[in-house]
Amino acid sequence: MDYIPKNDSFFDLVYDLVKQIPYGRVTSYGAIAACLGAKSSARMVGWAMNNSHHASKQIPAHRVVNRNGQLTGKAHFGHPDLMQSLLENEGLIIENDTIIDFKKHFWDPACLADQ
DNA sequence: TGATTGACCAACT
DNA sequence: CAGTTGGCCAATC
Repeated sequence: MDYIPKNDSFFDLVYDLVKQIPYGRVTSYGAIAACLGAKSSARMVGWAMNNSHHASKQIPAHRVVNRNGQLTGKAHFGHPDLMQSLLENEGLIIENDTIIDFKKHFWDPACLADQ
């Protein structure tokens, strides 16, 4: 059964925000959650990512990692190493499932979804 | 309908 | 300093 995200759904806000992550940049679940407001939570962002595969839209979920810059969600990609490969392809350095210089490549959401 | 889980985070012990 | 717990909200069982 295909999941069709509603416009009012919190998921769609997450998708819209994640899609705005620039090339070669990454952000964290908590940052997205904090950006969307108190209605959101980091777990919901994770759930949204989990459902992002069902979404008809293309979500660069590989650019979303946890607060430590660790690729916690890599197992949910087609291949466990796919997420790392995608990030390395964008110029990032991954070591031990963790993004090196995560802070440098960190992209602070502009909270465009709320505006 | 109640209980459990989930790609997290922060506080507490 | 490492392990546990609570919280957030939605989806699944």
